[in-house]
Amino acid sequence: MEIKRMVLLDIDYITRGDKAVVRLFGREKSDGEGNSIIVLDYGFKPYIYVDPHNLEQCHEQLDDLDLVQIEKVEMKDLGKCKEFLKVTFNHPQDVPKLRDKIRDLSQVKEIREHDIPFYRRYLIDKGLFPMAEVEVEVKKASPEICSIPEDIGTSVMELSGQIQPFSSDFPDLKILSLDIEVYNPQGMPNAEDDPIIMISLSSNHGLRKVISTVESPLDFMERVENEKQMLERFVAIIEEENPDILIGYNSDNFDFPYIRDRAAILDVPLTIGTDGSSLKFMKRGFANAALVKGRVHVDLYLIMRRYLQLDRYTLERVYLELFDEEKYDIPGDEIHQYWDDCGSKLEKLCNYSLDDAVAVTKIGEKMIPLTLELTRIVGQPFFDVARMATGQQVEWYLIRKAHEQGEVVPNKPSSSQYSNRRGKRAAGGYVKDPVKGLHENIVYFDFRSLYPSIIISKNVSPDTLVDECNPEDCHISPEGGYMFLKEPAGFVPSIIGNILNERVRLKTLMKESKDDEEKKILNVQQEALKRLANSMYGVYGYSRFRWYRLECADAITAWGRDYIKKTMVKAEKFGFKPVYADTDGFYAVYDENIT
DNA sequence: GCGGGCCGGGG
DNA sequence: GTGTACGGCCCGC
Repeated sequence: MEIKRMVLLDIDYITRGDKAVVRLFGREKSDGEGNSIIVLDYGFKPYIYVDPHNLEQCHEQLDDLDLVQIEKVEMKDLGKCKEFLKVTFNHPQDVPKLRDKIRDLSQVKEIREHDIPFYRRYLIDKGLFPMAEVEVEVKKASPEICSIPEDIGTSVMELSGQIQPFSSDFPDLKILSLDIEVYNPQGMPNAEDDPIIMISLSSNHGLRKVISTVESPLDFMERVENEKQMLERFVAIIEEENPDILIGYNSDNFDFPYIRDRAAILDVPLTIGTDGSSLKFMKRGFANAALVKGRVHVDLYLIMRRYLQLDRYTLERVYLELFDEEKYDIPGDEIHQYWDDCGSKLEKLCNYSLDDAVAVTKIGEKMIPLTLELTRIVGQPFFDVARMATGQQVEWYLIRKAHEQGEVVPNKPSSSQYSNRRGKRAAGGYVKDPVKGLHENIVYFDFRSLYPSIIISKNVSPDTLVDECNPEDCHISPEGGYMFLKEPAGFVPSIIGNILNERVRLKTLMKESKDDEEKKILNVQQEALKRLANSMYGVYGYSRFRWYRLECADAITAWGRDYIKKTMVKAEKFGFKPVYADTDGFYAVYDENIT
C-alpha cells in the first residue's frame, strides 16, 4: 500500500463485469511535470431515495424488486425531518431501468435524487473537488481490469484505503492550445474534400509550433510530408507535452470535429487520452463537446460568451476587448488564396496561424483561473463546469450543500411543471427612465450585492416561505405580501451567508498579503464567490431549476424596488436629484438649491 | 404581440 | 450516460 497525492483532473466510470468502476484521472505532483495517473475505485454504489406513503408497506413492495439494499434513513426535506428509504443499486444503469417501476409502486409517493450522474454523486459523497489535490491510498491495479498501453507512461492504481481532499493550493497546470487551418476554396470547408493545411500549438510552458507541409525558414514551423503525418505529429506532440488542459476557440464545434473527420479518412488513430483512448464527442443538446480522457478540453468560446458582454464573439473581437490590441486577421474565405500563394502571403498565413494559437493561450491564461476557481467551489468536473450555464453551476453547488446538510434534493420539474413555469416571470427591478439631457456632476449610488443581501436579511427561501404566520415572526414583502419565517435560517440564505462571509475573509487576506501572485489568486477566488452569490437569486426564477419558487423571486425584486425607491427619496432630501435608476443603483445630480 | 425558426463561433 | 439542455433576434402572421 502506498499513499499518493494528485491533482484530480477528471472522473468517469467504466463497467467491469456487472460492476461500475470509478476512474479518477490525475496528475502526480502539482507542477505540471508529474506523471499522469488513473486511480480505480470499485467500492461505490448508486442509490436513490424513496419517499414512502407507509414506510413498512413500501419496504415490502420494494423487497420484491431484487435490489441490493433498502435502508431506512432520516433526512430533511425543505427543512422538515422525514423518513426516506435509501435504495441501493448494483450498477448506475440499473437506476433508469428500475426507477419507473419503483415510482409506480402504490406505496411510493415520490422518488428523489434519481437523476444525478454517477460520477457527480461520487464527488459529492466523497467530498472531493476537481482541480484540487487529493490524497489516496493505493496499490498497483491488476492489468486485466484497466489495461492501457505500456508506452503511454500513465500509472494505473487501485484504491485500497482512504481517498480525501489534501490541500486547496492552486495547482500549476500545463495548458496547451490548438488551432487548425483548412484549405477552403468553396467557402466553409467540408471535411470530405478539404484537407487540414496547418496545425498550430502553443502552451503556457513555452511551446510554439506550426505543423505543416510548408517549407519555411520560420523557426516555429515543423515540416511534414503530408496531412497524415501532420495528424500523427499532432498526436505525438500531445503525448510528449502531456498537458492537463487543452484549449481552443470554438474547438467543440470546429477544430476537434474536423480533426476527427480527417483522421478517420486518413486512418490516423487519435490516441490523445492519458489512458490511450481516442478523442470522443458528447452530445450536449444543440452543441457537441469534444472530450479527451485524462485531460480537460475547454472551449474558450463558451467561456467568453459567459463572462463578456459583447456584440460579437470572434477571436479578434474578444482579443481586442481583453488586451486592447488589434490582432492581425486573414478573412476566412481568403485562407486558400494565402495558401496557394508561394511567397509573402503564405508566410503571413503561417504567422497568422501561430498567432491564433498564441492568442488562445493568452486568453486562456487570463480567463481560465475564474472557471477553475468556480470548479473548486461548485465541486463538479472542470469539463462540465466550463460548459454549464451559471444557473447550473449554482444548482450543483446547492446539491452538494444539500448533501452536506442531510437535505434531500428537490426533483427537476416534470415537463408539465416546466411548461407551467415558463410564461410566468417575476417582476423585475425598478427602472427609472433617464431624464433627457446632458448632466454634469453626476453621482452614483448603488447597493453592494442587493439581491443576495435581501435573501439573507429577509430569509427568503423555499423552506421558510409560509402561507400564514404571526406578523412578528416573519418578514413580509412590500408587494405580494409573501411571508418568510425569521427563524430558522433558510437553506439558500444560510449558504449565501457562508459565501459572503468566506468572500470577506478572502478579501481581508488579499489586503494583508504582500505577495502579488497570492493577491491575484485570492482576488480570483473572491470574484468566483461573488459571481456565485449574485447568480443565486436566479435559481428562484428560472423554470428548469430544482429550487424554483416564483414567490421567492417576486419577493426579492419587490424588496429591491422598495429599497431603491426609499433611498432615492432620501437622497433627494439631501439635494441629490435622481436622473436615472436601474435595479440596484441610481445616478443623481447635485443641486444645492433643493436643500 | 405572439410563436416558430435560425444562428452563434470556426475556415 | 442516474444525460437530450440556450438565448437573442428576425420574420411572418
